[in-house]
Amino acid sequence: MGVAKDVSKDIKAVLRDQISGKLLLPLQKIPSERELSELFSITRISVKSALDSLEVEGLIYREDRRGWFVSPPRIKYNPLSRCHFHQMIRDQQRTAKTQLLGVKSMMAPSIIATLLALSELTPIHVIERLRYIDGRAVLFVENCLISHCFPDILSEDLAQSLTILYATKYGFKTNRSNFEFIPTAAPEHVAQALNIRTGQQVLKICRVNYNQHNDIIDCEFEYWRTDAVMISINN
Amino acid sequence: MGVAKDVSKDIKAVLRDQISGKLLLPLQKIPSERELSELFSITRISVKSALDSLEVEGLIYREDRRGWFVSPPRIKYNPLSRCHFHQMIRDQQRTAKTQLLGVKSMMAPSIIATLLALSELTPIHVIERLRYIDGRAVLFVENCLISHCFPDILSEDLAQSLTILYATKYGFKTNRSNFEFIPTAAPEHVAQALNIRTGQQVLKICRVNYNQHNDIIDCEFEYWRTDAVMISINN
DNA sequence: GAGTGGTCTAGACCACGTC
DNA sequence: ACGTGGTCTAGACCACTCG
Repeated sequence: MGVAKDVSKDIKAVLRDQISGKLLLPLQKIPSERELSELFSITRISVKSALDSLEVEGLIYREDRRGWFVSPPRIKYNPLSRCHFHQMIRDQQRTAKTQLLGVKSMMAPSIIATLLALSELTPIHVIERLRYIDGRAVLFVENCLISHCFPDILSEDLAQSLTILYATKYGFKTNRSNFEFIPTAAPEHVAQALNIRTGQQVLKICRVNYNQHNDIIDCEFEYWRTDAVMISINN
Repeated sequence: MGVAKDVSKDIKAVLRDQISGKLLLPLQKIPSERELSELFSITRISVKSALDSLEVEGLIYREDRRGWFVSPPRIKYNPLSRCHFHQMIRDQQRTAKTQLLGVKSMMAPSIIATLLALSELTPIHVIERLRYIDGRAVLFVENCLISHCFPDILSEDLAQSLTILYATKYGFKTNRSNFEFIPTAAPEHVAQALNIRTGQQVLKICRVNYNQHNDIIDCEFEYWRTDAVMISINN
């Protein structure tokens, strides 16, 4: 770290103070980069780098071309609890919403086929959904279901919990799951939905679900805004 | 995303190709930012932003003021397996090393006291270690032990597995643990050890360990280089 | 001492969101 | 139409690493 001047130390400290002192509230907009650069007499690039680093800390987040905002507290996500999304959010006194983005039916591409232990050319449904916490889009989810296990599922309301739908309509209970958590870059379709830049850091979670007969029934790719979540495991 | 020119698309694609095509090997140095800026006829700032974004993907990493390097494959880390670090790395055909950075004895600060369910002013030992995979420093670990549970531990070799030391010297087995995984910014002392910039993204793991009598025995803070690891859970 | 990345200035134009 | 962030140029000096 440059000990000498560090132009951005000032602005970082001020914003941190304002946020921890509740002068800037969660979801509230931060003054524009140009305003900040005038206020602190530094270039926009320096402002940007200061904001970037507060973003890494998880204190603020950006909406592509809309501005910078203060991050709400992280949601605690326990992947071993069988709790579904809306329940989990409600338990933490927050509000959840799920929006169906679209459904595609296709032959399983090789990555998916491997994950699901299928021979290739097996038909699958891909359900894309966007999830909100307190009105903010924080999670893009892609579910890949083996079509023949879920006849007629496309006529159902797919904005509800799939776990519950699996249980009520098909008698499948998710018995166990395999998870992988990888901090990586957002692919384009994900970035678009979450309103971030392609290539920005997200937390990717790949998950393969097994039913009570120990058959693989689906896999899921979750992409979380990094500042929105922490993984919490109690065992 | 800028559809128009996107000066950095070229360089990103080229580097990605060279890495996936094994022309650039893991741990190998990438040409300097100035060289790249000349090669691709773009400014150093543009080079930097392209490298930043490959870093987010986990393809490359930086050593502060030393340069950019190609990331080796991620280690799979299963926090539920009782496997210790060296074992885990060996199982994945990689080589591990642990270096003791220092030990401090102090009164538990309030954050630690809360985690360990202690009244304040309880003495603890803080053991700081740095862990290497294939010669690269990827993990900074801080263990906070309740002193009176571990008499005389400071006279032991603390570069070995603490889990094993707990078992052999004190008869403690780690029975269960609570984990939290948080992508966040590296604090200064961590950044220094890992040879990254203060404020750069790391994966922080907080862990509280219980022994066979269900007593809390220690807590641990791990800071991983983001590109070095993925969390993998099978249950 | 030469080379590296880290940081900074002082501008510019573009794509997109919002009104 | 205007304001936002996204990207870019063309330099500069500094702090640090390495041989």
